[in-house]
Amino acid sequence: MSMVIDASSIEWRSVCPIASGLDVLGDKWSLVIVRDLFEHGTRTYSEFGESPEGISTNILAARLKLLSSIGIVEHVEPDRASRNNAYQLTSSGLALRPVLEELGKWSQTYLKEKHPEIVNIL
Amino acid sequence: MSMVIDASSIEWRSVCPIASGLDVLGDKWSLVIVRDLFEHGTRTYSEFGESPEGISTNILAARLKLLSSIGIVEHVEPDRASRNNAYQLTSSGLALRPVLEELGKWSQTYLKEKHPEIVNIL
DNA sequence: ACTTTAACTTGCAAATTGCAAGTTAAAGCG
DNA sequence: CGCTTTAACTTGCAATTTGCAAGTTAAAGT
Repeated sequence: MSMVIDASSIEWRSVCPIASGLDVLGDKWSLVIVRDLFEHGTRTYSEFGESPEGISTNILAARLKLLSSIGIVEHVEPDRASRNNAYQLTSSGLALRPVLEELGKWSQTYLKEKHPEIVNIL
Repeated sequence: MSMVIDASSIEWRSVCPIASGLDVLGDKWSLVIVRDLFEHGTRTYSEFGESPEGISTNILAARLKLLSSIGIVEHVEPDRASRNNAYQLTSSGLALRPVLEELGKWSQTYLKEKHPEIVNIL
């Protein structure tokens, strides 16, 4: 029933920065959302659903709330007309680029054997 | 009942290296285990429980099986005497260092406000 | 032989995930 | 203006996964 949807409900497991990063981003979807925003700049709610991983809408809503509350993404006002209220990365979110790059590089090198279809990007 | 404990049961969500990395490591515990191995070199099963995050033994066993099956950690034989059969990182696990470093740096910079007790390491 | 203990396993309640379907309000259209 | 469409969420609920606590097993110590 309860679910972590904002910064104040995060239970920090320790003072370790790695564990703390995982307290926020340690799940299968948060960094996929961040990746989509790196790839497209901005994305509306329903555009996130177009990515091949197929995030479900309830998970998407919950993650966007958490990521917003932490200050990794922000909701940009539809600059008049169109209800397409998009999301984009904040400076904090943009600073995750090296994390994604290193994770991507590692996967390309060490996961190719288990998952040959994996492609190279970024 | 079923749980992902080996490489063959991973469902790869896409061909994206970031999503694929998260298919393996996208949870709150796997990289904490990897961090412990970076910090200590080798670790026995029960030593993992000494870390401040307090992983429970069933999760630890499941993650060690998955990480072993993917080839990120390996079980080192107790070199005669003592049942202390330790775990250590393989070359694939050692290659995760940049990922941990970048995640740690990001957390130290961008999480300190939400979680002031966070410390600097590595 | 008896006790200790590291390394797991098992049971089960609680929390999270994943579909599918429902709701709401603004935008487009005749 | 009234009707239809649709983006953005929310809700319900079954299926998994997580998190304690306790139990098991076999080798090491005494």
